[in-house]
Amino acid sequence: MFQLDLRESKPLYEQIKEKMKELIISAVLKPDERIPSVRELAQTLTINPNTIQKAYKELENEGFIYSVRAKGNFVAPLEQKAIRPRRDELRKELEKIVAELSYLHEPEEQLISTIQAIYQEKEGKKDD
Amino acid sequence: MFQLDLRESKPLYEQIKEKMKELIISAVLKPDERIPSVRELAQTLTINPNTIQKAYKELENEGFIYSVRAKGNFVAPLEQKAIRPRRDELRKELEKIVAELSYLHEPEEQLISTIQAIYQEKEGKKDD
DNA sequence: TGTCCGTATTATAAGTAATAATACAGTTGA
DNA sequence: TCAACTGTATTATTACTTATAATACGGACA
Repeated sequence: MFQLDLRESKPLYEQIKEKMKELIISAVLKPDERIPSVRELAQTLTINPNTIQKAYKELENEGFIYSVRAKGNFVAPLEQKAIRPRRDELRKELEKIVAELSYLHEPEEQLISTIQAIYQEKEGKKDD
Repeated sequence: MFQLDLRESKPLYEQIKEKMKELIISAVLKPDERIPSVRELAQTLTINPNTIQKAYKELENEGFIYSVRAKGNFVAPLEQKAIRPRRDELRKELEKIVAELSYLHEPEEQLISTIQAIYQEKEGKKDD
């Protein structure tokens, strides 16, 4: 499914969260699709189950997955997410990054075409 | 100069780094301008000098400031910065954020006009 | 020469991250 | 029915990070 970087300074559970988010956002994992169980993923990545549990719990709090007792964890459909606050958060982050990029003389056109490319790719995978 | 949020989970030295970066990026602090000394800022913010020192040291490593023994810390001119790797880093972050925003159905036009606004504001303060 | 600067070191306390070992309860299929 | 799988919870331990504290050294400069 993905690999972790043990040399990375970022906590393992954060890395797991990130990778899982990427798979959900990029629609590799579809809504209501089952993701690996806590124990299963722990074994695959050869890390402790509690670390997976922590990552999954936070992903659930953030609305990316939901868990069903004795069945597993599943990708949350978009409607279930608390979209508003997360979007506000992301906009702020975006503004910071763009401010720094402009400070570093990154051309404005470059950023715009990056955005257009990402949105265009999205067009190809409309299943949500 | 700025204030810290002690309730915030983010480490104090990270908060200091962020705020200082913002001031540099927004050109409130100009190249070669002196910033508060380690002890002075520590007193202002009523935190430990070592915490400021850590923040300043990292800012120096990232090329935002330079320090001169017995004189103080100063805003680094852009030329001194290792621009390339930092820009690559920022582009990657930007892509992640835009991907998530598009997943959350943020309109593409919204993002583009945000970028345009930031670059336009930059035009007003051309002193670098 | 006293005062302010950056820098360095060592110690301590509190919080976080990761592992480990268990335990409980619900689901499911053989 | 029950074994095997799920999520969930708890407690303990270790290592690392964060923040504070108390000093100390050496350069700059009025």
